[in-house]
Amino acid sequence: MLDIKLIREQPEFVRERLATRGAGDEAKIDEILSLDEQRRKLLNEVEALKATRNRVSKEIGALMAQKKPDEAEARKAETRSLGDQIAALDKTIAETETARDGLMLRLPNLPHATVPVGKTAADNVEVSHWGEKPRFAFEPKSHVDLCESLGLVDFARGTKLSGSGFLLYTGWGARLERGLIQFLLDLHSREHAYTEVSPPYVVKQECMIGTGQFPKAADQAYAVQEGEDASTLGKLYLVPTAETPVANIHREELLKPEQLPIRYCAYSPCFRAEAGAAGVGTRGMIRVHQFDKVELIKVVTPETGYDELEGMMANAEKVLQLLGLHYRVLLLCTGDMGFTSAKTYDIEVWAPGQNDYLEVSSCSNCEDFQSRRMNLRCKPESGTNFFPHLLNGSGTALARLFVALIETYQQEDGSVKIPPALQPYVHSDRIGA
RNA sequence: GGAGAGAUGGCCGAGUGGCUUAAGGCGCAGGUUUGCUAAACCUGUGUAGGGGUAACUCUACCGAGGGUUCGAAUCCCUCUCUCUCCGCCA
Repeated sequence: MLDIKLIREQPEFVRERLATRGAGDEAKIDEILSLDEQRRKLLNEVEALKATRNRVSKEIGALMAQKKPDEAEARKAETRSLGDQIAALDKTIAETETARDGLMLRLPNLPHATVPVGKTAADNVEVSHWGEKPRFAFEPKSHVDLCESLGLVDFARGTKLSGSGFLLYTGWGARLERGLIQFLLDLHSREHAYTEVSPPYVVKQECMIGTGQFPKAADQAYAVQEGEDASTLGKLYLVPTAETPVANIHREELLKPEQLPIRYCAYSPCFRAEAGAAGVGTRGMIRVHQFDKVELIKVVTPETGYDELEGMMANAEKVLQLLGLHYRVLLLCTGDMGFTSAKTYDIEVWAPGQNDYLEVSSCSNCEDFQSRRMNLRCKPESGTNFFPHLLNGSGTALARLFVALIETYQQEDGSVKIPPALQPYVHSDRIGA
């Protein structure tokens, strides 16, 4: 959520920054300002009435203490109607505030000044790359064929169990998936100094609001219902990413500066309804309703936010370097960035069987956008409280990493080599043949 | 699921309708005293939102939401969460 004071004091700046996203959000600013002004006007009125009521009530108390009940009764009669006026105004103010905040919650974050202005993914800027596309003496197969021939994923039975977009990993495939999760958690917790946490996989609605999935993208979430009790629907949601539970860990807390920076890493499955994406590249493992991911989260001071983002990128890139996978790094343009982010880098890994790059990581600084939504604050040694910066990054998403890995390391005989860094986790240097 | 006890500032903790402008303590900041440290003493110290160039001032907040009242931390109703015990359960 943006700071209402910023919108109030620099509406032109906010409009200009929102416009760079190309989604038309800047059109809502006038309505927000109008509601905000109305709210403040009413607030002035009701507070004056309340001040009067407080003063008179105190006088009545004094009269009672002086044993002057007649005078007290007279004052009571005078102020009897005040309560109704106050109640009516309070109600209008609450409605105005709800309307204002409803609009505010749907406004995306302002892009950082260093983010390139653009409309689509085509306008993203490649800032670096690592390694090279592997060369094959044969025609590389798709991961779908490799999974079937090696028995790594049973696509048909996954669909039988849960519908399309759900995967049943089997045999070496299941072991490889588990090994990758453990490899990633070990790397980030032991080498990169993130505190490992294991969060719940369902969260309350307010957590979804806190990290920005709700209210705007509510149709992308899976809602949970307890048994047949429909009244429980809408309270808990399957996590779309570990970012949601982990970034909310300190929601509504007042942190001490010496607690920062906080760095967490966490594994979770990620559940995404992918509404509106049916039939788009759904074959195989590239776009599914449930996938595994190891997520990185940081809570830091605003001064260090962007240095921490670069550090997080280095941590995520290290994954692909250790696995020997070619990748490129993109700085997302204003039009392609997520709702909550002020600046985002994507890491795309090369998948030879797809002849394309696949997004396996997205690292963002959301600045104070999320901490405002969850009322996460920090109390400095002196001065007023501030909202810390919240960063999140995939370290990394698994299904696509799995794809890139087996497509990159496939051999002519149909087997798949396991890179050395992963061998202790898979307990083998090769799958198949 | 059943029974009982609770929820008060950064923390602990008093407070059963109006001298509460939330006592007192801890912590924190400044000051006095002092060879240094410590201690003692004094002063200050919540959050959010309005108004004001400013000093300052007003309003709200005692788990959440309603209600009674001129006035609610305090009385009434509903809900949430925590703790203890019992039952069920991986």
